[in-house]
Amino acid sequence: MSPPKRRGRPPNQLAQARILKAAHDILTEDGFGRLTVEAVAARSGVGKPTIYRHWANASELAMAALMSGDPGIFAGGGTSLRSALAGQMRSLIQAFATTRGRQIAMTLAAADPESEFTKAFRNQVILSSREAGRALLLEAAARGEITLQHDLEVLLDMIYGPVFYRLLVGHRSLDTGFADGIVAIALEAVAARADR
Amino acid sequence: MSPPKRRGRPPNQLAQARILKAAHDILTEDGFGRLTVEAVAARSGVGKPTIYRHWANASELAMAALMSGDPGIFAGGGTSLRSALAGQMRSLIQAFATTRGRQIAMTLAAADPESEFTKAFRNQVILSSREAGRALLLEAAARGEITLQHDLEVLLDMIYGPVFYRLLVGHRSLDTGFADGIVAIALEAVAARADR
Amino acid sequence: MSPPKRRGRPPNQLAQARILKAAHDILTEDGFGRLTVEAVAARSGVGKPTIYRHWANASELAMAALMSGDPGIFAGGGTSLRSALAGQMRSLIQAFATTRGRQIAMTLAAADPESEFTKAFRNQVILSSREAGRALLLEAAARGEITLQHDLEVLLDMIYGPVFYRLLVGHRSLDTGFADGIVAIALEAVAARADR
Amino acid sequence: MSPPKRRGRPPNQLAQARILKAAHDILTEDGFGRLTVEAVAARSGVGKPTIYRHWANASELAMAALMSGDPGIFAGGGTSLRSALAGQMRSLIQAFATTRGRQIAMTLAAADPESEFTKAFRNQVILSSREAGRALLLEAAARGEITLQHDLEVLLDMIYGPVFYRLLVGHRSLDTGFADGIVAIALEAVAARADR
DNA sequence: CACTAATCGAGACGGTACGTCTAGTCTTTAA
DNA sequence: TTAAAGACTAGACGTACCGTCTCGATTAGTG
Repeated sequence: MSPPKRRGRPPNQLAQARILKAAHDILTEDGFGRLTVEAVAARSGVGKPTIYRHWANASELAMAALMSGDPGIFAGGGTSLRSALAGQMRSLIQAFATTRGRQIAMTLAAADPESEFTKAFRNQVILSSREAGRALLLEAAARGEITLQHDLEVLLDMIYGPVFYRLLVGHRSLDTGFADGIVAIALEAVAARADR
Repeated sequence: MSPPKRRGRPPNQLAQARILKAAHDILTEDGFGRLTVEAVAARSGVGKPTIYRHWANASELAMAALMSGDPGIFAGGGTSLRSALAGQMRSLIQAFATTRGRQIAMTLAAADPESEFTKAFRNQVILSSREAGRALLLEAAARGEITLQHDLEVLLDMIYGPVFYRLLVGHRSLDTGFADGIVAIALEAVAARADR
Repeated sequence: MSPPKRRGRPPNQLAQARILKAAHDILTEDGFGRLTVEAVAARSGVGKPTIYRHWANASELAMAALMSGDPGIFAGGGTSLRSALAGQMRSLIQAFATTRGRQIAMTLAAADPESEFTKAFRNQVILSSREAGRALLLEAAARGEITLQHDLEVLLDMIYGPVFYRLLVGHRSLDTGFADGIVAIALEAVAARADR
Repeated sequence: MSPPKRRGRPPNQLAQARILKAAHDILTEDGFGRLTVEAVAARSGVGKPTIYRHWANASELAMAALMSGDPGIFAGGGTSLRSALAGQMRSLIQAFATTRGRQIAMTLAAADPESEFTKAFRNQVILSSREAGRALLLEAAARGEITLQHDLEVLLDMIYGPVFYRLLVGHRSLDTGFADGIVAIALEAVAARADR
């Protein structure tokens, strides 16, 4: 395909990078509440309309900033389902047991749940781990290691939901023992007899 | 002890009721984003300082409004653990599968997590169901119906966390089947052989 | 006990004295702009309704405070009209060439010009010197020292008006030379030949 | 001179005009006490920050409104000093013997006396007449009509001070006779023998 | 090479809401 | 009985951002 070759001055890629950098810095230094379009414009040296040309509001900008430095799906390397799942859960919890974890929750709560941008954010930041877990379970079932006798969607929510529950509610800490505890209970539900 | 008998004019209980009423109405009609102190003052016919005398900001006011009409702990009537827990989960999900549920999640995410007010809100609105579930499980264990072989805190988070997970992330709906699915999987973890 | 702790109904005078003391202190320490009923109530330990029972607003309170510590009419001792008038003008200017002078001007400008309280304030604080000057001039005319060939009211305004003019406008300073200059010019208008 | 050519969106001249118009209308209709930034914003259809971008507070806004419709210096046409000065004084008194006169006094009293804005207001609204009078006197002295034997600054204050004195204190009315009386007495001080 | 279209920075605009302060009124309790 | 303490309705204060809009400057293509 031929590039469209638009007439005017092309968008400045550097400007977007500076915007995301500034947004990210503000998030880590001052928190979600200080992430205003005004502050990002001032810090990045970019005009406000330039920001609004790419993101509709501060929430989308926050999501973009949180996505920009995101390693993505956490692959849990391991031979058995237990070790793979436990590895993934530990990575996940380690990644979220920081200020960034709570910022993600706040951003998600503040965002318009119907927006396309929000959906992309959910899929990449929140649900990617859940999808990776689904893959692990399906592979284990395929090689006969487990039997999926219950609703898989519910099971996935019971594995990954508690992480965000503790993040949002804050009644108990996110730590390695929590990761292992979830895996242990979850495996009960897939009749992983051989693993007991 | 004699009542404290404070010196000046006592707080007007009616004013507080009107404030909470107005806040509740705005929440249900316009949503969390429209719940501003200004709007509540205008709607309730109360001065802004009167609101600030009782609540530090709009978040606390939202929490107070959400708590004010709250039925509290959801008792799950039933003879067996399964029926009791399933009853409670159905009630819980029914109560949260509305606009109010998402508002609770948004409010919690926006609130200062260290504030005393936030902690009270968490205990009354979020964790009361979890505590009720803990009671159900401990009673069932006491009468020998189940064996608590795993970490009870983790198990409770796996039962109640998924509700808020779906509420916050919105990837799947909150319905009766979800309630039953959670109970079914949770009971696997307490070795409820007799119930199978 | 050093503070005389009265039993029963406290004396009315004490409360008023405390109010005026507090108002005066606020005027000298923080200026006219900070003299609010709220601040006086807080500082004097008196309830706001008690203040409103005696003064209609902060302006009246300011006037009362400014009158309370007022030495009143400035008598200009001296044998001749020139020396008597010059003595009075020097005293007047010395009394007003302070922060208090400007506060009096501000208070007068802010007050309701029709109020009875304002009229009393004008008579006691502003016009008393003018009346003293009138007496000096009439006495000098009676003993043949001068001839009042022009409108006495206008002449009096030309003697005392400039003081408040400089006070309000602030374009030049209030000093001894100013007092003497006014007297010198004023005496031209009364044909004080013998004094030239 | 090259115009500076500033970068951003230029200030909306129309908005400033509307602000001053609204401020002026409020001053004449409701008085100085009702001239709040809030009311001006509501009446002019302009945002509050736009007002604060140009004026620091309601006092400055009042001064700007009073200056905006100001005819400026009152030239007293006439062949002799007496007729010229009497003409100017009559114009001056006519201009100030209205509600606007008292508003000017109140505004000046309420304003920060050190502010640059206040100084400009004083020079344009209060002292311009005094400067015009100084010019008249110096011209008359130059053509030998009078002899300036006393301090000119004091004399000017004795001519223009009484106007503001009566305005502020309100003990007597501002009228034509007052203007003439001031001129008559003032001319005594400049040895205007030929004019007697 | 001039023209032209698009984007950039800057920043003022009309607004909304903030949280604070003060006004003046009203209601209890204490002296 | 009166004054204190203090909560009330009311509303202006000055600030922070919002999201929109107009500018002049900059930067490519296109003609």
